[in-house]
Amino acid sequence: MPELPEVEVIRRGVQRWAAQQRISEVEVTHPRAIRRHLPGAEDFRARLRNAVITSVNRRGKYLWLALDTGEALLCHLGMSGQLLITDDDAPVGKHLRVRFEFEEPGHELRFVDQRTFGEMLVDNPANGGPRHIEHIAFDVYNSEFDIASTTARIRKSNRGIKRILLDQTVISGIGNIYADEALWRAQLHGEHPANQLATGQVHDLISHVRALFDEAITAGGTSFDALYVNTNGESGYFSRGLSAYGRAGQPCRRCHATIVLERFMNRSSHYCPSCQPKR
DNA sequence: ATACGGTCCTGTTCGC
DNA sequence: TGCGAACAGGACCGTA
Repeated sequence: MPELPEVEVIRRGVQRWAAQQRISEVEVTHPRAIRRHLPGAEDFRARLRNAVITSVNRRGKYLWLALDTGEALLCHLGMSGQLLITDDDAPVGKHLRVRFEFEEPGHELRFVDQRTFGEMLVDNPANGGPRHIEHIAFDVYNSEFDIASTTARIRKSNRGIKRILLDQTVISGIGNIYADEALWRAQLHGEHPANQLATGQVHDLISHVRALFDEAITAGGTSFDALYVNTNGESGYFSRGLSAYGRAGQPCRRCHATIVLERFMNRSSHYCPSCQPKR
């Protein structure tokens, strides 16, 4: 699933291949893909046709293509979304949701999404970001991100620390995979109440998040120059580097105890019961 | 205000 | 062999 590193790799790819392109045509092939663009598909198309993509930006897991019209095309990939740059005559797959043709012939941008949790909408960028994501917190790469205030906020809550890592209004970009990995590196159990963690422990945890992201972006970054910006996140640039996620039943790389899988928050949590004890 | 479980989706895997 | 159930989980929403 695309989390921050996968989205960042896609951002770089789209920036590389679509920036400065003028959109000549837009075709919405599945209405659910723009369900939160309330004025509908015709309005969506009208706002994008003839617009020039000026830059490609990201906060957390959200991408937006800034346009010379002053508006922005906001995109969230959900579980299975992909942004593809393809030859404009490449065969259309079953899960194509939106396609964007460019004035310059040769290539086009496609939004492909099997499970349709992803979505796009045209929004007005206010204060450097679309209004629809004003509630999304900064991620560790945003220049506005402040580790001290984020740590303080985290330590005010009595919720489990994993819940907070996944709360995009506290710190953005972290999904289930990197949450489990960061907790493993920090040797913390996901249900540990955040207000019972020391400042240093929360700092350490955020540092691990940042390091994980750095490593995953580096691993995925090798594909920037490929024509096809193709990532579903699941193929995992980083799957070889995982220490907890998906390793249930296998030995902990640190202490050799067996990694445990538990259902938590309606999803899977992987942890080492020996070096990430519940208490 | 915060907290949290339910809901949306469909291709793949699993179990009977 | 076939078919239904379970599973994957990010964001949002209603309720407490």
